[in-house]
Amino acid sequence: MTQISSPPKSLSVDKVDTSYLQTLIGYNSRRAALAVISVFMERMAAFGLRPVDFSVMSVITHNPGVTSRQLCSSLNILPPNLVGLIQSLEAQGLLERQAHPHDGRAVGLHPTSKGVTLMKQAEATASELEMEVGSKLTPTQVQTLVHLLQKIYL
Amino acid sequence: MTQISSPPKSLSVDKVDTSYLQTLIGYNSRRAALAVISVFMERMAAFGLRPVDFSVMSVITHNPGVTSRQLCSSLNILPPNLVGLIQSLEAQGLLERQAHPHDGRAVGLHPTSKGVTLMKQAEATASELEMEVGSKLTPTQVQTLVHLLQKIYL
DNA sequence: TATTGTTATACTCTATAACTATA
DNA sequence: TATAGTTATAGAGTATAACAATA
Repeated sequence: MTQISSPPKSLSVDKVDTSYLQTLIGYNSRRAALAVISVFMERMAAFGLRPVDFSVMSVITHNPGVTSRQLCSSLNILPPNLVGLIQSLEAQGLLERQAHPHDGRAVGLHPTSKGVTLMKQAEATASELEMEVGSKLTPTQVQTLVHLLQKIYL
Repeated sequence: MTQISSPPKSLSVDKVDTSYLQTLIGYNSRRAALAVISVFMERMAAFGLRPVDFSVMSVITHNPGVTSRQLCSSLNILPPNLVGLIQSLEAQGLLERQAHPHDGRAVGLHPTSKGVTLMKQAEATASELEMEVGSKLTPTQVQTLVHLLQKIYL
């Protein structure tokens, strides 16, 4: 370990100033995402779902027959990282893989009735959390926030 | 591998609908953060800084004498994960560790002149990027977005 | 030749337990 | 007893290269 120089040539910091970082959209959106998602994780643990599991199952439920490649594109997941995830959800009986109607390479992903039931509850829970988070804001502000965020990444 | 059932009982999906996920603040803020930060990473690579290095050096530069513990609290980093980071920045000659004026356990972190110079350029680059990202929004919208995000996580 | 799904693997990030030196 | 800094390590997340089957 490097030796600490001495004597001290400055005073201590009482309150840390992060005002510069707080001007950055990337910093603020990351901090907000982490704050919301940490609570989201706690709630979804009751369903055995991580955030990425929730996203994948949500897209499959709303888009029966969607392919792995389409999931990767829409959720920004790399194909190799989706494989184990799909296998796990299939093993849990939440989705089924079916032959794609007109592409022998692809596989259509379909929610099972168990998956549909679970996601109905999970999405209801997510929407509840959304209202809690949104309670820090007015309904209009929530709408504005979502709209502005989408202008950034879409 | 599980056998794929047949025959297919559904059509293929042409356009993936992610409208439900897009109602969630957590989902949108995460996607926005990833989009902005990926560009941020490219720009900061020129300075040899990852996002977390930038954040740490920025706080140290604006708060000379700040302790590791204070850094951890303000940036939501776990102490064990900060150790190697600080050592690396010190090895690069960007910061110095000095005895804390009135706490023998703590160490004050100070930017070197090299660190100050680097951060001046890095923050200028970050602010340039901020304007580019912000060009998708009006200046008022950027201000609104930042304000709303802070209401979520602060 | 290009694309889908897959395997193997490496790398980074994040988290937990436990230790020391000092308050 | 509590806190700052540290060590070791485990786990999760993310990334690239390469392959077989199909378009």
